[in-house]
Amino acid sequence: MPELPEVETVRAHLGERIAGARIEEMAFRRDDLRYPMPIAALKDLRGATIRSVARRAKYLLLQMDAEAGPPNALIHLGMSGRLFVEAAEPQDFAKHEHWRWTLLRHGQPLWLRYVDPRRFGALDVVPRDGRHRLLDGLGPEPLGAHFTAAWLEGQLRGKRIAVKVAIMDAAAVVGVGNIYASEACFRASLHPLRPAAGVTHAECRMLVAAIRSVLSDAIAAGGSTLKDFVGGNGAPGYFQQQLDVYGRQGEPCLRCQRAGNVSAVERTVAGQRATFFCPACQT
DNA sequence: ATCGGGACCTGCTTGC
DNA sequence: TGCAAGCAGGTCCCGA
Repeated sequence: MPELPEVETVRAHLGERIAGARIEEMAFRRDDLRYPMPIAALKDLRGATIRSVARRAKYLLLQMDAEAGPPNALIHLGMSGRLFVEAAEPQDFAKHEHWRWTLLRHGQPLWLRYVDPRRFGALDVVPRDGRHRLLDGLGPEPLGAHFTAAWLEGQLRGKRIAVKVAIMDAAAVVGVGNIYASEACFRASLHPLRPAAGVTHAECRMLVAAIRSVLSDAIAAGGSTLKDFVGGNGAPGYFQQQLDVYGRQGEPCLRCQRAGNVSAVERTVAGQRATFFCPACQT
């Protein structure tokens, strides 16, 4: 479900709703998601105040504010995770609701609920120094200043894998998921199956610009909907109708159409993932 | 070092 | 209508 624009949308909504809230209580329905959850360490966060909600790659970081310097909390939504903030006390646990926190903000109680059918998500604590095995080794943020054509070129060098697979490697750049990898290749007019090492510097410039634009457009639109995605405030996103190639196999290529040509989007597989492209204008 | 594949898990859609 | 197969937005880990 969530690609980086969705996670960023959740981060923003979550920040508005829970920044400044104190963690009062935590309830867990199980002790693991993708990884074991450190229940005792998490429960030690009770009494801490959530200063802000940050994001690194697709990890949400709940940054705590307390004199004792408690660890921060790390949340990953995996493929199907959703967070809900509610001002009315929820009753029964929903299906696949794995944990629930009770917060207190401005004297008002709030409930933060995590629902994740596939349980590919995560909840963990991160020490104050920020060191965490899931965060170490991550490449630059796609919208940050360190993600440049020169950097990307260095990352692609010597690699025989498809360029679309290469830009999904978090060591090269974080946050480019399966949907936006296809979309970025389309915007850069780059065939997704091109060997990474053969991508020129000029093409790297195009690709960096394409990754930045496709992600920032999606964030501006509030994140893709794709079936059941719901942002942190419960409002659906609506970027899905802006996808140029993802899920559009057999349909006209919009760029070729604008140029007065006729070509249909094709579907293939790269790195075991569905991949969409126009065979006419992506080379 | 790089790679391809398998793994984790449930739900929905598709096809027989 | 029922059932099995196939597919899904992520990412870690293994063996070659």
